[in-house]
Parts: sequence; C-alpha cells; structure tokens
Amino acid sequence: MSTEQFIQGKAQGVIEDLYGVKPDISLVQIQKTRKEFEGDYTLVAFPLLKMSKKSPEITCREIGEALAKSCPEVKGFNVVKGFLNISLSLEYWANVLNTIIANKEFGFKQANSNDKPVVVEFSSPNTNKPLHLGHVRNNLLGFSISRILEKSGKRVYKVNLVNDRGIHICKSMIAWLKLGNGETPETTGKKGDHLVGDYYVRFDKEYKAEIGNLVAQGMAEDEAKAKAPILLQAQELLRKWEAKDPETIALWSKMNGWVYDGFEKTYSSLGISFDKTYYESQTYLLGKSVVNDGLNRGVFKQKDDSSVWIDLTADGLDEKLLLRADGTSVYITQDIGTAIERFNEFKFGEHIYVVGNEQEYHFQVLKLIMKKLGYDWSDALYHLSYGMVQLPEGKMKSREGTVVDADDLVSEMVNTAREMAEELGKLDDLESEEASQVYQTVGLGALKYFILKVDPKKNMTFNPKESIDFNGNTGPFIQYTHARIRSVLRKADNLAPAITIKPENINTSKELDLIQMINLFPETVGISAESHNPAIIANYAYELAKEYNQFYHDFQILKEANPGIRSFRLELSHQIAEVLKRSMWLLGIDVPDKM
RNA sequence: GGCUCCGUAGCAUAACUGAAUAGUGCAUCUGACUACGGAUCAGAAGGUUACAGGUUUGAAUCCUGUCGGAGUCACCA
Repeated sequence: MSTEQFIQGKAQGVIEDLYGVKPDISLVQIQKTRKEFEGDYTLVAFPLLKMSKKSPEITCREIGEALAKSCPEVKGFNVVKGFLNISLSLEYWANVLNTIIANKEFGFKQANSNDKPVVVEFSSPNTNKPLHLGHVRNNLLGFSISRILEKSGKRVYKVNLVNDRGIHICKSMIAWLKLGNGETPETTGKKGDHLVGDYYVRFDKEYKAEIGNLVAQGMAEDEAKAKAPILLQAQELLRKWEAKDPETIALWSKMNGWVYDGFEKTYSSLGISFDKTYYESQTYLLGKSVVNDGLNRGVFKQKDDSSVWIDLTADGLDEKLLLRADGTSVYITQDIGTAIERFNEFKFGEHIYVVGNEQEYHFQVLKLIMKKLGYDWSDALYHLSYGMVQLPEGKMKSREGTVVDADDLVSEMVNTAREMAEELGKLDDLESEEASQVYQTVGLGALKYFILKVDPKKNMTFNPKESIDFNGNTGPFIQYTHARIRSVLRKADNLAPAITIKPENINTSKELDLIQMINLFPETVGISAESHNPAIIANYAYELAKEYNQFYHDFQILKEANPGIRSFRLELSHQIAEVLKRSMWLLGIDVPDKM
C-alpha cells in the first residue's frame, strides 16, 4: 500500500468519526506536500466542507487533531488555508526504507500469468528506405512502453509488422535494375537499407526527369505523371510480384534481404528487439473473408461496381472502402484480418499499436469496424498515438534531403559522448574497449532520454545541432548520478553494510525527501503504465537524481563520523542508485558504473 | 470547408483526477573544486499559461467564441 493510500484510509475513518458521514474516497484528496510548506503529505479540505459544515481552516484543524491522536504514524500537522499538511514519524519512514531494502525488485511487479497478455506492435518500417528520426521515436516508445507494462505486472509480446511489399519497394527494384550495374552491399560497402534507399531516391529523380521530358514534348503534367515509363515499369513489377513471377520474387527477396540486414544493425545499435516479426507479404490477403462475411451479415454494403464499403456516417465518420472494385484488399482490410489472427494467437487483453498521430482516423475506424463485426474485444485495441518529430525548419522531407537518418544520429551521439569524455579526461584509466562501451551507453542514453522525456502525444522539435545536451535534464545527468554513487559504494567496500535503518540516524530533511521520493517509484511505474507514457518515468528519474545530487553536495557519506549515520547514508545512496537504474531500464537506457 | 489535436519565459519542456506563490533544463549573468567523481552544486534574471468571455471556494487544466499551428477527410500504406 502506498503512503498516499495509507493516509487516505486513515483520514477517511477520522472524517467519518467526526462528521458522521463516510466520505467517498475520491473526496479525500491526498497529495505530496509542496516543497515550500512543512509536512510530508497534504489533505485538501475543500471537498469535505459540505460534510463538516465548517470553515476550511477549522475542518483541517479538527481532522489534523483527530489523526494525530488516533494514528501513531502521524507525528504532527499544520494548517495553511484549506490545506492540512501532515508529517509522518521517522519510525514510519525508517520502516519504509527497510521495506525497500528488503525488496530486491522494488517497484517492479512479477508478471501475472493468469492475466491476459498485452501485444505491443511498433516500428513497422517500410523496406524501401533506412530508418529515420521518426522511426526512432516510434521504436523507443514501443520498446519502453513494453518494458513498463511488463514491470507493472503484464505479460507483454513485442511485435513488428514489416511492410515488405507494394509499389514502394518496386520503385527501388526498378531503379536498381536500370541503374544499379549489379551493385550490392558487399561491392559498395554500404549498409543494405541505405543502398536500397538510394535507389528509391534515384527512382524519384528519374521519374521527375521523365515527367519533365514528357511535358516538354507537350503532354499535360497529370498525364505525364501517370505515364512516365519508369513508373509504368514499377507498376509492372508489382503486377509480376502479385502473379508470383519467380524472377521478380527473387529480386524482391534479395533486396529485402539487404534491407533486413541493415535494419538488424540499426535495431541492435538502438538496443531494440521483438518477440515476433510479421511481414505484410504474408498478411496482406487476410481480412477478405471477414469482409465477405460481414457483407453477408449486412454490416457492410456493396456498390454497383462491386466495391465493398462500410457506412460510418451515423457514428460521425465517413464511408470507408474495404474492398476495391476488383476485389483486392486495402490497408484496413489487412488490419482487420491481422487483429483477428493476433487475438486468436495471443488472446490479448490489450493490443497497442504504436503509430503516429496521422493515423488516428484509421484506428478509430478500425476499432469501430471490429465492434460492428461483433468482436467483444474491440475495446482492447488501443492506438498509442504519438506526435510528429519536427526539425527547426519544419517537417522532415526526404525529397529535400532533410531527413535525419537513424544510423547517422546514433553515431553522432556516440561521437559527441566520446569527445566530451576525452575533453574531461574521465575514462583515461579504462581499457579502450571498455571506454567505447561507455561512449555507446552515454551517447545512446542522451538520445533516448531526450526523446522519451517528452509526452508521447505531443509533437516535438528536434534540433540536431543543439538539441541534445549532456547537462541538465538529460540522460547523461542521470547516468552520472548513478556512476557517482557506484564510485562511493566501491570505496565503501570495507565499511560494514547497513542491516536495518534506525529512525534516529535520519536527521536531515533532505534524507527524508529522498526516502519519500524512492517510495513513489512503484506508483510512478503504475501511472506510467496506465497512461502509456514513459515520460513520467523519465521525469521521475530526473527529479530523483537532482535531489540526490543536492544531498551529495551538502552532506558527507564516507567521511561521516557516526557509523550509524554513515551506513544509513550509504544504504540510502545504494537504493537510489538501484531505483535510478531500474527507472532507466524502463526507458531502455543502460547506466554505467563509471563514465 | 468538416472532424481531431495543440498554443505555457529567447528555445525545449513539467504540473497525477480542477487546488496553495505555474515547476525544470538550455542559453545569459554571478559564485563554489587542498574533491566521498565539477558531466556537479548554489544564486540572479526571464510568465497577463495565444486572446476574450463563462462555470467554480479555486482554472494552464472544464465550457463557448476568436486568432494561430498541425493532422486527417484516397479504390495510398
């Protein structure tokens, strides 16, 4: 039970005794006391005035006195306007810390195997170009939210759905056939996804040139766009692919293979992994039979040209196409089929799609369709919609070459970490391999933290030159705090470890603040999981590290003369390092012992 | 144009379900290393929470309107 719930329960009882009515628990508002006031937790009196029929101040005073009398954990209280600030005893807080020390996985829950699992789909790249900054946000969010859910007690399956088919990959294929001279990642030394991406760009160039030529010959621009030879050839390739033409399939497999090798490196450098990967080439036909079934049951309707639609105008949405006139499926058809197949496979209690907010409408429609089809689990589908990542000059545009490449970004961050460490002379005594590992950890920590500390649903601006910092509210700041504590603990090896914390050894308010902050970790994980928001963990970790650094600056640990106080401070530091480590783990960020 | 989301110091952001004087970082200025790690700490300055109304004991938060921005409204994915 959290301290908040503990006080809430006590206050509820006291209020009933005083005023003869048991207040609804939602009226008993308990919050952490703000820094500028004395006390640990605060009760807000305003919602209770209807029961007490007294002024806010008197109500507070009465409740405070009753709590102090009936509850030994309440050491004292003060009243400011309508706020009752309650202080808990040192015995209570010592006991809190002792409980934390005894629990090796404090804040983490074991997965309950009886609960229905959660499926998290994220990443979902196209295979025609390398991953960029937008994908990075997606991957980091998906991976972090998976860990957060896992440690809030859910079984989690991380899945990826690779869009490996369609006109986009055919464009890269035709450009490579015409212009590639048999280039491969081996002959060029290029990462496969980048090589294929280059041909996607070359397609676009060639296409534009052809349009220009056609227009110069007097063709209307719209017609030229539809009739440019290289586009027709790409479309021809798509038809051949769908007809399972062996030569086309072979080329497709080869080029996708290059891309997968490239993706694998990017995922691995980001520390991202999946439990299962799906490919659209294997799922794109799913859903057709469901649509036909829905048609028979009257959920959908067929137009004269035999295309199939659902009318959602009664729900405030539009009509939506489900099958083309030629009977082929569209994107949402596949999603219907995939959702059903996944449900049969996992029997999930929740299915999270980590997809950008430009697809909000799509998922709204998908969910509604599933509901109308009668799947009672349609409410389990959840679109974790995140905002776009913009550059200072606006949206990233591949055609204008303003796309921030994921691989470049990572290596740039690692390089910056190296330069900074060398400048500070931090790792001079480490072996070069060990040092490289630290640069990697710190550079990635900076990048990941920078992206994850922002509320997912908000658009964010990313300035590649200036945005990422290693000071202040950053990943390296938290990593540094951890490394610093580890350093103290290493030096304390010969000191006796604390067995049990005694209340009389806690004698500064900073220490009390720190115990109270660690105590909030489990609730923080819970809130973060419920709201699908890693930023809550990130901000929590920052606050804790900041608070600790103040403590570290103001008080001595190893040099403290009193052995009881010294071992208490060591143990407190140790627990903070642990909580920082676990918080960062939830974000997918490692913390070094030295940096 | 319809629908959805967003406007918080120069920049980037926080505020759990409406609660106390709107927190924090970067940048700027000032100070702290004979060190348990200065990738740190302390201080200064910077705000009419886009604007105008309303509801409430109490509004950045809820409602209405205006202005500004983004997304979406494909037989694309």
